[in-house]
Amino acid sequence: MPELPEVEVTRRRLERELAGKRFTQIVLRVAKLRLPVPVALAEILPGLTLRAIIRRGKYLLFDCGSGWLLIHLGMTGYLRLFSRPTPPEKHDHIDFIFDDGHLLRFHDPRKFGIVSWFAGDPQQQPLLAGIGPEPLTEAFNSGYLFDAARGRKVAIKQLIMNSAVVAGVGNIYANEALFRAGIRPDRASGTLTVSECSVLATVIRDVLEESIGDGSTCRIAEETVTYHPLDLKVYGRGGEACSGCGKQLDEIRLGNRSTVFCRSCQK
DNA sequence: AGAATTACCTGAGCGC
DNA sequence: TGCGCTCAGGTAATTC
Repeated sequence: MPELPEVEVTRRRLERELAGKRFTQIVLRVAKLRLPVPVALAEILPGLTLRAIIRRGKYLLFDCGSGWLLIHLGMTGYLRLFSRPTPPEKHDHIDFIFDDGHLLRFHDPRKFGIVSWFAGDPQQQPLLAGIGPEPLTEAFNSGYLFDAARGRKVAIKQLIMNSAVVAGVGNIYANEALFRAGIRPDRASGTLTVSECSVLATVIRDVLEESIGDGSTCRIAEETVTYHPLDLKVYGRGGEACSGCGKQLDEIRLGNRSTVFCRSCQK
């Protein structure tokens, strides 16, 4: 599943390959995603030049000058880039074709993704307006996290997965960050000390940055394959031995999400 | 307001 | 072999 690091790697790669190129044709095979894909895309985009791509949480925003192409990969979505026409396969829902022949293809078996269009200020968009600070910026720091947690009874893992609190922290990285911080995921947010919030804000940034890395690959170009650059210590390892103390890792459900932690190492 | 729950969707894995 | 079941989970919408 694409988490923030994969979305960021995708953004960098696509911007490097496609910035300055002009859309020539849109092929919309399946428009029924989590939100309906605007059919008008096929008339709006051709002729427009892609200026840049920015990321907000896990949303990709393609700056097309007169408006923005918004893409979210959901659970199972990915973008692939081809240098020449390539026959579509199952779940290849949308093609964006550029003036140099490049083909950007949106693929999403589970259809949890979003492909949309809007004009105007991204901050005013309903999907984006309520998103909290970016975890890789200074705005997300110990003081901010402590204030957001103060008085809240919700589990700290659910708090950091709340996009209104901090953008783009998904289940995998929430599990990993809490393990690294030594904090139990089911702790009531309001019980965290300033010092714990400081550690947590730092390790959230660390796990995301490590995963973005230098050479992380992603499923974008024809020959590359998705993988998870971060060495996961707890996610998907319920019942296995803790890498820190050797005791068995616990697995619980928190907000209907798989949650793995070490009772001994996390307090 | 905050917290909890539901909906969206398909492939993988499993028991029988 | 294949049927039916459960699970995976980001996020918006809905309910409590």
